[in-house]
Amino acid sequence: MSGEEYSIEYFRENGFMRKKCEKCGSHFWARDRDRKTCGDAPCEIYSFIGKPIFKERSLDEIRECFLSFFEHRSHTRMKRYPVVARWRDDIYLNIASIANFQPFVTSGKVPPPANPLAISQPCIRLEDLESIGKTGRHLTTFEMMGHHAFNKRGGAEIYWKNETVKYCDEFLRQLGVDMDSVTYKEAPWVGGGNAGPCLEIITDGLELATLVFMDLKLSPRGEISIKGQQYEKMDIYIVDTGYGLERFVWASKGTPTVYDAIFPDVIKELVNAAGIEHPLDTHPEIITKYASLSGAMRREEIAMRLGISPEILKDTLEPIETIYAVADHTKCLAFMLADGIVPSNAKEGYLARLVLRRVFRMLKSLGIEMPLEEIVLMQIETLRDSFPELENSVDRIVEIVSLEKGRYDETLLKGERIVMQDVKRDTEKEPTSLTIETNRLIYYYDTHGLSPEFVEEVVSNMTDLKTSINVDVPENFYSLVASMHSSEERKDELEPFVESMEEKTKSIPATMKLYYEEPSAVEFDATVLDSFDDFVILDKTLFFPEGGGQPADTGFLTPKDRNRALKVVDAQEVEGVILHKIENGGISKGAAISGRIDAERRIPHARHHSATHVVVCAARKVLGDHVWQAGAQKGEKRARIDITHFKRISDAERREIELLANRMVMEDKEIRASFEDRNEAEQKYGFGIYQGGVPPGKKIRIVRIGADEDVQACAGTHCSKTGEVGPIKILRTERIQDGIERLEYAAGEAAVEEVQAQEELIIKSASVLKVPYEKLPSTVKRFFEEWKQLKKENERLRDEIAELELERLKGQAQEISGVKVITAVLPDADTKEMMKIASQLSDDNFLTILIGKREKRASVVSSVPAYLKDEINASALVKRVCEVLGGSGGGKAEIAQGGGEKVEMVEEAREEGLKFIEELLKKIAKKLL
RNA sequence: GGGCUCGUAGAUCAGUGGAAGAUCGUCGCCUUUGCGAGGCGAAGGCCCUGGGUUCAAAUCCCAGCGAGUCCA
Repeated sequence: MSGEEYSIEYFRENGFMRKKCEKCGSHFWARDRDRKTCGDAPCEIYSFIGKPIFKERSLDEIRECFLSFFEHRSHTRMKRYPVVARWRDDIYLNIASIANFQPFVTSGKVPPPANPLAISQPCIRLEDLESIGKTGRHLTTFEMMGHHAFNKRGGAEIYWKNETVKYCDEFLRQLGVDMDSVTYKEAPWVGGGNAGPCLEIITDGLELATLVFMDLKLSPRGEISIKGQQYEKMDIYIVDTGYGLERFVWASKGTPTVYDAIFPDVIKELVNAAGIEHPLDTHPEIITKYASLSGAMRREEIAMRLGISPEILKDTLEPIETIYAVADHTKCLAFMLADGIVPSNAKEGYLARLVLRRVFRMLKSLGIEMPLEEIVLMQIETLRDSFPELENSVDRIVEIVSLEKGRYDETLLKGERIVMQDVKRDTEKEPTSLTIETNRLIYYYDTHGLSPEFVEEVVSNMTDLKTSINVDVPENFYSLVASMHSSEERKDELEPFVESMEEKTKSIPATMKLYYEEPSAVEFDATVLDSFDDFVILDKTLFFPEGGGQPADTGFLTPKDRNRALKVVDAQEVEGVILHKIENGGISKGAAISGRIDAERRIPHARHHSATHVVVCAARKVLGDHVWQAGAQKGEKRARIDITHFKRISDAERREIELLANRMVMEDKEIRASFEDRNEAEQKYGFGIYQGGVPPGKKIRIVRIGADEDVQACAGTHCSKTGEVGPIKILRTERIQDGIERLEYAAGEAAVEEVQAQEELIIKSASVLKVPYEKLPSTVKRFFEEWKQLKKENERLRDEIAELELERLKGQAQEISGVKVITAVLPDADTKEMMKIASQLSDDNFLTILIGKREKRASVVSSVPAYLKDEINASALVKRVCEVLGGSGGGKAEIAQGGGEKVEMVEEAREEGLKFIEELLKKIAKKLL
């Protein structure tokens, strides 16, 4: 990117000079002609610490300052968006104010809600989790104040670089910043497939804002090369600015860290709870100096500069750094949980759990007993003026946090047992010294969630061991884990169908969707616009294309000049054009056709689709506002939705949801669908409308039930009143992930069928047991208990039989070469029984072969008295006998078992066994002689 | 969305193809004035469910259900 991009009128007119940083070599613009460096860390130290850049202001004051500044310059003030990026499928968390307008506004598909606009957007970034608290400037949660202008090439320009820089300069001046200390550093920006020139606004070592001029997009044929990738100019060019609210507050207070500036009260509470003193009170000069240098050099270097040992510096800083991190993370949790994230082992829920567990660990290391939920509530308390909505969620937040604490404790307890057990077992093998290898640590972490530090702690607590144990923790442990995971990642799969169809549908006008205009129509006339492969495109259609979990309609198309109907087996929408997949034959272009959809399918689809909205609405009423649809599928016979919830849905809750849903049906509420302006709909109904995903387009179809009890963006076909849905029967709940529950239900006739099927099960079961159905539970229980009793009784009887058989068999013994041998066929004996008999006989020094003969299978057991087991192998005996029976066997030398299917051969098998014994004994006798 | 673990007695877990085990807890008896503790003994298992492989499956394979954990 050339320097030309930064040759901005405002700079030239106001005496700015373009200079090159002596230290890092980057270019920057400044008023100060003598300036040698770009002003950014690490080229410069934080010179504002202890010397604020302008008059002290709070978060609320700066935010208001910013928003009203831009309001006065004809920007529209916007409300904040949620921190969970529900409208995006590429990111979980809102990472920047511009993220609110991606992808549809930035790509030009949807006009911006206002233009230009200003917003202060709470953002969450977890990339630098490790740095939080340590660097003094990193935050997981921060507000990005941004003013944005969306310009279209060829149209009237809202504004571009010149005004953006001018506004920035004026804003800083208004705050009272010394304008000679400000530098505008050139820093080309790249991110998320876009790029553009960018200026970083720096003063006193601190970057306060970033002005991005986004006008490039990734393109293989592009002519502009940045960092090895090709870009081209976009039709849309966007002013994307980010002013760090917290940084401004920090700069206005000059505290050692940004944390001290933005949540002093929470820090004070935590310092007290930990029973320590803030090092700022005990060692003010060290802390202040450390803070001003910390952006520019490493900790060891600073320790040298300050003339103290790195260890002492570390010991002084560590507790307060942990407290800073707790303060930061609890604010993060307040936003995450209030905006509806449910902790989970997957997706955005995992991020919440990650943060939760970090804080639990930190609180433990600080020895703070205060429950985490109290600290989160403290944060909400301090945020209430600017974000009153957080307070609506306190009950749920308290419940979630304490539930998570329980789960975490459980994991650690289990982990401790696993590690101790492994160590104990291994020390038995290696009594002198033991090393817990890196592989094992990775296993503990990956599979059981145990950090290496935790493993070390557990091991060091095992004081009763004589073995010295070494835990081999590599420096780069976490990156090792990360690299292990990245290697197994799969590549993104394309959507080949859409890809290949896009070319063909490009020149065809969008299909008129008759199913919206006439929801209950079954037949229609239309003209064929195109036909290729198995696909037919019409000017208008009643066929609903697959989408939003609703399957496509099927039916027939009949050309007017022919009688033969063509079967439609599928319908898909590509960029507004609906493709009908035909099974038998084709139609020529321009033909007039009449179409007919399969109403037997469509009606239950509509019922189940409307039922889905009703059930989600009922679930939200019963479980809470955090309930969010995480997927859905509708069918003819049943439908399912996945919803976020932090614990299992109880039977009582399931019944309650079912009842409320059916009440909504009985109240016969109206279901209205209409196309509304996207931005208006978002403002009017909130982001809850995106339960089922985010549709593209300027206008979106909004489906509302009753007095807006449920409002969703939805493209599906619906009933016109809830009464048409018919009965709703919830069939089951299933936990598909931690934090995500699946509800399966049937609606309309399908619900009646389900109820009847369940009834049938009960009736059949009751008639088998010959009891009235209300006695089923107690009767089944009784039968099960009796069955267990009988099984035990059976076992006892077998013992007795074995005892009786013992004496009888002893009588049949024959002596071969001085060894007492018993070979016998026992009718109806099973292996278990014979094992008992055989083992007792061999205890009494009998050599045995027992063959149990049953209807379809003969089983064989052989036992050898202990004194003979080195000479004769029971396993070999069994094998020989079983061969005759057409099977095989094996076991131990003293006792073995086997079997075969040739039941008629039992006598031959016994004789073969006897012969084998005789041979063996003869050999042994010879050997002994 | 993907990876890795785990489901056995009331609890915690061994057993990884050849007869279902240990520890704690429970119950009974003995010891003790009583409690605590100890000694002896006993009860307690659809080895998560359903298929498959095998002469033989708690064990191996497949599917399902339930749980844990890491990553995007």
